[in-house]
Amino acid sequence: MAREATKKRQTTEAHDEKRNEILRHCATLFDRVGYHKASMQMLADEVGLGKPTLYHYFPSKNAILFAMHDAHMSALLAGLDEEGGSDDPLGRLRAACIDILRQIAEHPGYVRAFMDHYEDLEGKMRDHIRAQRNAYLQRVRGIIEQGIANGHFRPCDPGLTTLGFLGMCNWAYKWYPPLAKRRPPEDVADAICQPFFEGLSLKGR
Amino acid sequence: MAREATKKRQTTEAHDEKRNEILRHCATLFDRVGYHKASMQMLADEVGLGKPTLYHYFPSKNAILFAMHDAHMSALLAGLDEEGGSDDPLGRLRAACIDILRQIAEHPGYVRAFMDHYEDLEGKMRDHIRAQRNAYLQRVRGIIEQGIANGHFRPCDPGLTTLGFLGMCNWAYKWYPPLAKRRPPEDVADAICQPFFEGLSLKGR
DNA sequence: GTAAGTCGACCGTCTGGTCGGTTCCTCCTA
DNA sequence: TAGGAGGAACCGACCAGACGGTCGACTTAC
Repeated sequence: MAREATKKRQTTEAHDEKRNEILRHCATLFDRVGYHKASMQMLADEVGLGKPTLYHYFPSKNAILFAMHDAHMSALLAGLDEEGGSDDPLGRLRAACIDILRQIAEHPGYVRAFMDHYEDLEGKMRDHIRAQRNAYLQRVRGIIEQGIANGHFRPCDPGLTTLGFLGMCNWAYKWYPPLAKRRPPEDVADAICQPFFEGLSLKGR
Repeated sequence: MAREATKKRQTTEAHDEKRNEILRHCATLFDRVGYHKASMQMLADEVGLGKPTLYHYFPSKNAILFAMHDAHMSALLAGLDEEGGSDDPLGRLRAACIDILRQIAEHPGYVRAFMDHYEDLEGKMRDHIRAQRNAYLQRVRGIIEQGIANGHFRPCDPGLTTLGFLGMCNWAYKWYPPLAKRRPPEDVADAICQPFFEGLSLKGR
């Protein structure tokens, strides 16, 4: 019984690992030619599998897209958790920005799919991602609200400020990848956020 | 001879006007269902024309996409020209942000096509837009550099700061359209840029 | 033995784009 | 001013090709 469960889990794990490997390959192709121009045949060739085998791991092209969205959002949400306890809102914002930048540097394909093809997600997959997106947005907004309440931040419209901040970070997917070898996420995060943080902060004034 | 030229121009103008009208319709469809999911037949139906007639005005689907890109970039570049003489860099940045936001409010379809489908542009069209993009980027960067040189702005990395600023503004295409009826561009621009400008500025410290 | 992994060949659909032809408008000429 | 030349606007019907996805069968590996 126990052995059976173990074995079952092992095979499932192997399966999941293979799925991730496939995902990585697909991401590079998406990144190279774009989601819509990448056909299932091209994807299969890229991974080194037959097309039906690819369908054995993912039920549809859209499911591949979804898996990338999910991986990206889960990583960001997990990053937020790590500093959950801190009461330094500026530090948490900085950490969030670094997380996004690192995600862009390490998985440019996932991120590009995430940014440009959310609308291509179908049905429940889209609902699921929307929920994650909203949760993320609300948590970042919470950090800013907390900062204002704390007296760390100057009063401002928390909703729009959140959107502005995330725009600044997310937009980096358009220009950061070719730079990523030379400049680490921390470095870039500090540079692009400097004026923003400076203006947001009430300390040292 | 003169009459001929006039007439020629008139028909060409009518032609251009029709093209713009078509573009507007296409933009609403792109905005509703996305560029790739909008077929030429759907586009033609939306405009109220037969498919071959649509091809009479635009040689390809890609050319429609290009026309939108071009319209958007030309509008932004023209906006930059308007305040070209000013030596108030903060005001010019604010104006640029307002321009972007207004463009999003008035032509959400163009902007979405521009943001998400630059990579779908083919050959020379892409080259043309890339050149416009770069010109725009350099000019915004120029404003920031001027501000630093002037002593209006605190020293910072002008390249990355430009990217951060434009990210903040451009990202608004993802959230601003449904808000645009309630909140005018000026209003929103001030709200999202407030911390950034505050931190960038050296005055009043 | 059986279940996961693998795939060559196949299919229905849909899409961008074309063809051949008609209608309509404008201007030129007699 | 009648008539006609010519080009712009317009479209129903069509096509070649590509694409997402499926079928049925073979091969491992436990």
